[in-house]
Amino acid sequence: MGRPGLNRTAVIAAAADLADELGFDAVTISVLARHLGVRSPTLYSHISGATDLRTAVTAYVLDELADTTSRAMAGEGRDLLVAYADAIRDFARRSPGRYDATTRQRVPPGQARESRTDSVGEAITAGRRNADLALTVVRSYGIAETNDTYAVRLMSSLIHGYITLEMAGTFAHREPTSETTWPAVLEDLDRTLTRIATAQCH
Amino acid sequence: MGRPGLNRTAVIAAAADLADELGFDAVTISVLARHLGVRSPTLYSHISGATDLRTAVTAYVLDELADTTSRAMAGEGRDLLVAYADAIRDFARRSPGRYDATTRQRVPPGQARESRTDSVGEAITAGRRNADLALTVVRSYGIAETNDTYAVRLMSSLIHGYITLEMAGTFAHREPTSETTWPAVLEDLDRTLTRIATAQCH
DNA sequence: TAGAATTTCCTACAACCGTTAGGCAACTCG
DNA sequence: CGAGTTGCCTAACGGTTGTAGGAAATTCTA
Repeated sequence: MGRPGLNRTAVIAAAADLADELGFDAVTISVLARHLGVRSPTLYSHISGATDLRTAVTAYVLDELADTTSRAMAGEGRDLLVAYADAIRDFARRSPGRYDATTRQRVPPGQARESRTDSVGEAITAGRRNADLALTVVRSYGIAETNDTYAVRLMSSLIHGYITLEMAGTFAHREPTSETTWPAVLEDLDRTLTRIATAQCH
Repeated sequence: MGRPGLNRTAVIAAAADLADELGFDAVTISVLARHLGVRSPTLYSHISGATDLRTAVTAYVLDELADTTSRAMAGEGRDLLVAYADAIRDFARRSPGRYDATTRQRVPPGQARESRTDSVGEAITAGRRNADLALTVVRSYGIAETNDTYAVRLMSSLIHGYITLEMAGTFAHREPTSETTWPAVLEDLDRTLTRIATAQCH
């Protein structure tokens, strides 16, 4: 079935690795091609362009993140929250370029269904996987359907915001360490989620 | 004193406007030059390169944000928190490219003092201005110095995280509206800040 | 085993962006 | 009015994206 060589998945995986090495923005087609030992035009057999490459990396990494996170998730309530949040933060610290890929992606609101690449659809699907994991955490607190979307947004905003600012170096120049404030953040988040769960049933 | 024309501030202000129109990543030197009616090399009289331009825009926008936010800040405790958070969110919604500029900037940890452009120093100073505003909000809750850094990180993470995810369209595809969950987030944040303030003095 | 089909990869090329070098023109001040 | 200063220009180079078309390698088939 033709000559063997690179395939789309290998290209995208290499791009994800390169993002961790050089930063997501530095992942260009030419750099990636050099890194793979081929010429730039070769990559156009596997990806349709630079934006497709970035979107595909996002989808690929979102799937990796969902895999990692779901593997780490265990327990209920506070234990589950800590396991979930730590898994995401560890992922971001271990693979900053990959984590950047998950956030540096914008889905235009009026995105027509025909003008969507396959990669965009894959990224949306993978994003939903991660959202479902967040929902699992919230549900384990006993939060009902009425409030679960709100609780997911609150939790995701806090976790994502903290990790983003931490990675940007915002917390690096002042005591206490980011390492010590992180558990406290999760503790307060646990309190808030508990409150939401108890406030609804009265 | 020579021939009048563009100056550095005008170039950077135009770049900030362009970021709102086309997105921060689309602000290139050539596009900016076309937008200003000059040729690309002309801009090198006012900026030292592409990275300097981006950093300068970040510093410029961080100052604008601090101006806007401090103008909107009024009251104490919960009122002040809402005024503060709403001001930042309104800024981000009104000027998404500018808000992106505030976040898309990374300060390398081991940044030597000599290898720093003026723009980097200005960005750091402007960033501190915004951090001081956050500190003002936290202080108005009566939170002591022992916990103020922690409280600032919690508050900033939640606000920044929510705005980022909202702007990325994450909250757009599900009920309830992001408009309705936002006040609830601030309410829970108010509760948490109040708890931190009361828990410290016993 | 020979040939066909398929797929990969290449060279060549055009367009655009960032950047530097060097020169012309306009404005201000003495 | 002349000198100095400053802003903007053209020219040119290297690097990146993207397209077109062709050569080579591998697998399937006769």
